[in-house]
Amino acid sequence: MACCVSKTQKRTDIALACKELFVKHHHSDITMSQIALTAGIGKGTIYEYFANKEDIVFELVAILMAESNVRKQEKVKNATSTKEKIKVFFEFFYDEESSDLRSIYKEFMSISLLNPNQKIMDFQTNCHHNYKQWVMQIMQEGVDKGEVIPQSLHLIQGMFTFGTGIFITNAITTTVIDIEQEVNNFIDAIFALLTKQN
Amino acid sequence: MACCVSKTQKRTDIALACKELFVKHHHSDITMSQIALTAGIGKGTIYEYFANKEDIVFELVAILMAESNVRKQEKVKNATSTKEKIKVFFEFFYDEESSDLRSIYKEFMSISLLNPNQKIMDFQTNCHHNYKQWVMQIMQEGVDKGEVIPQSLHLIQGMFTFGTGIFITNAITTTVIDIEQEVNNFIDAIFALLTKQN
Amino acid sequence: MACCVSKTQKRTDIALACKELFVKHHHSDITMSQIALTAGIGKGTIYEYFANKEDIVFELVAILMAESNVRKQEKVKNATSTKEKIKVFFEFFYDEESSDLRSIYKEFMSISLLNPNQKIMDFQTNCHHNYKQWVMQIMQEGVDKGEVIPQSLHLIQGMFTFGTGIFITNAITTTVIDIEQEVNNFIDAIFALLTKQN
Amino acid sequence: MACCVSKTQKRTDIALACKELFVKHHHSDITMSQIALTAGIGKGTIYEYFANKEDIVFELVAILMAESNVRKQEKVKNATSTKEKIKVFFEFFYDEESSDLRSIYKEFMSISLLNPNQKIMDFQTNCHHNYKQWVMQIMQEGVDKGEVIPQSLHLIQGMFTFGTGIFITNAITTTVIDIEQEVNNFIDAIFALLTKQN
DNA sequence: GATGAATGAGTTTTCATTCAT
DNA sequence: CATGAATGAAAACTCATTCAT
Repeated sequence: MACCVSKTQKRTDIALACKELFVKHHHSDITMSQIALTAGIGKGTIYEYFANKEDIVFELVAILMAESNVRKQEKVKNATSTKEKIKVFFEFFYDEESSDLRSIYKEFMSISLLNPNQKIMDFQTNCHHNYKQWVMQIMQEGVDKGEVIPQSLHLIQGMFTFGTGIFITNAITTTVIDIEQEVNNFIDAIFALLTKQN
Repeated sequence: MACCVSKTQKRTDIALACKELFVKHHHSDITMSQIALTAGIGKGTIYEYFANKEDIVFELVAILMAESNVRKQEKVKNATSTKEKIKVFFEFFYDEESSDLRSIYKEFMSISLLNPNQKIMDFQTNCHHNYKQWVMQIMQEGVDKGEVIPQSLHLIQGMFTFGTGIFITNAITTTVIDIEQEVNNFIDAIFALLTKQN
Repeated sequence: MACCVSKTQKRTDIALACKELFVKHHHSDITMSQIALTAGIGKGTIYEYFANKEDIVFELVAILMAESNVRKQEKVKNATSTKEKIKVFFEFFYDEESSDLRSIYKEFMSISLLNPNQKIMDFQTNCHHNYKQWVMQIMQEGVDKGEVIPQSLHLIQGMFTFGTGIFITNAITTTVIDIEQEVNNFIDAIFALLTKQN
Repeated sequence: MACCVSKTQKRTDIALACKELFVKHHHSDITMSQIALTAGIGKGTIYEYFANKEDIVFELVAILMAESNVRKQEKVKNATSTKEKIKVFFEFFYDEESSDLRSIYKEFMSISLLNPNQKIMDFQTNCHHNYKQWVMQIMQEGVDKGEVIPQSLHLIQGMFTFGTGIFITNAITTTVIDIEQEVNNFIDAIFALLTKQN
């Protein structure tokens, strides 16, 4: 609140300034000089806000994910059925809006596999956990409303695992997958089982 | 020293000599010098058989996968029920025997994400395809024997996707997953649905 | 250490620091490490100012040639007759003062033949052109003063070609040539023809 | 005369087999492997006949020059006037027939400048000497026949120097020179002076 | 004599990171 | 706080040459 912007804000600003760069290129092909140039700051300044290059990708994923979550939250609120709500959730894997996030998350996955450190693994763990909680809550509401059967809750982990699988398969395979189709089929199939028949 | 072994054999020999190295360390932390030393050959010799470091990981994955497949084939043959056969298949994700392959496949995934080139993507695509065909055949036999319902065939892709997901999640997350448990639950659940009830 | 000197100045400084090195050794026998050591800078710093080793030779030739030209200009001004002026010009091929430039220009020739690129060829072309223009002007003044006949102007290209020839022949031949003698004879012979007889 | 071909013959064969290679590429861009492949022999065999890569260029120049000399000799014999004979001599610098030799001689010059060793310098010295002797003899005959004045003999060295100069200038400069024109003008000019006027 | 697999010294070059200003 | 010039560690990769067969 002093003269200008907070350290956190600047971190965000720098990261966002490089978004395009990381969307378009592999992080291993991007140099700190390019980043400095793109962000319009000195090379040394980057290190005031980030520990290293990977840290920028990290921040970028965090920012875009938070943004995405806000949008998701809104959509979930507007969705009527539990199935619709869940579907909103899996849109990440194919919708245009999440395209940048997907690209950068792919880089983040690469970094995570390449040199998994505590900070990164904790973040990933946390992410998974939060999303799971969120979907859990949605499901619980569905159960409460009698829309889906209670056993649904046990399937949530599996659904995420499935999502991760399809994401990776798509990234490293030439197989052309219509992810939207695939995901929707999957969810429809699941819900066919989860919905109380009477 | 050598005169009679084929180029292919030597490639295999070198790759296998470095297996431990790649199991224990990330490929980015391994230098060509280390590899040469470990394999007991000159640095230049490596380049007679491999295009680059990544190519060694590639070969290693191919070799270990082939070995693994031989074992799998045997086990599948000995398994009695279709479910047992399928389970053999998913043992990759947790059994001690596949531990090295898992480690190296993780490196391979990292390489695949980091710098996906045609050769790698084709290999991955091929792998997926072959395994799918294999499981498909097993399922078909189960269908023919009346053990499982015909719809089972549609679930195979999903099962692989699930496998990939659990593999990656385990790699980049601190969440302690009892993969064996998880996988078996999943398969049991699936087969509960797939088995003809009467 | 440095903050105020321009990029151009630093480039000059580094190049000059390595002058002795390039005078005494063939460029192919000089490593970037030696250069860094000699110039008292880090290996990486070299690449901030030069594209590669050849680029340093290039710069060195340019610097020494410019220096040499300044001296030439002075001498030409002080020379009385057109013949004297022209002789000043050809001193490059033998005088002690130009010894270093000759050595380095020899390296530059070697580089030019080894891997002729546009930048180098353009520089060489430019050099030739400028010197020609210069001598042309001197001759013109001689013509204007009635010292030499107008046809003299047509011989200039030939004189340069001759100079280049003698330079190279001397470089790659064991024949001991008294270049000073040879050049002076040549010029005397030429001027005997060019001078108006009456 | 034993089983097959002599060592000298094989040396010639290998060198000629690579002619195209050295005409089309700079010697620094050609590997011993390529040479072995092109010549259809083993890499080790090359070293039975040549000390190193440069030695092959050396041999090639020697062979092509000898071939060229045979053709020259014939042409000189058929030429009527001394001027015609001399011109035959300078055809090297521009005629299509000598194109390959020119390319390879350029490489040889590059090698000569890059790392002048005794063998190479001796060869160059010898070449120059022989050609000079040859032209000397032609001139002497012209003098004897009263075709040219005796002073002509003093100009021969200069003519060669001029030739070398034009060759190099053409190699390292972008200036488009019509060498044939240039050379013929030069010789015509010289002979205008050398021919007895009466 | 012919071979070509094996070699490893040696060099260029990159780029994340530091730190004096 | 910001900078960007300076750094130098580090690594990949090449290729002429050797030598056992």
